[in-house]
Amino acid sequence: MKKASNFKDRVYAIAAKIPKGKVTTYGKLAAIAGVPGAARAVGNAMRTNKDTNAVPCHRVVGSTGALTGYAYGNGLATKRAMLKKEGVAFKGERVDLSTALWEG
DNA sequence: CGACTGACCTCGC
DNA sequence: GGCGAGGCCAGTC
Repeated sequence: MKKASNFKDRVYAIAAKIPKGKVTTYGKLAAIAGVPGAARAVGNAMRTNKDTNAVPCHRVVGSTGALTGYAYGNGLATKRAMLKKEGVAFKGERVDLSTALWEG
């Protein structure tokens, strides 16, 4: 392990810490990882992620709570289904950050 | 090492 | 709140 840069490893660790029924944004995740503004890098780390079981990348959404992408299952459809199943509040096609936002 | 890509964010209208 | 353009960061080829 420890092959990936500290940043990526950090992102995975944080993503794995997200409690069930909660979600966070790429920007927040990047900030918590120690690199505010690296939201795109976070998305990259998630996309390259292969351990969905250990890294619930589906718990990471956009700043507005909109599901941006998912590399597994049926994409956003699966992502949304998983979040709903975990008890995340939804606003139509977007997550209700007012109640399901995890700030760490 | 150089350039392109990507699951974003912020600013302005 | 939605649409369009610019910019930042890390990873991969």
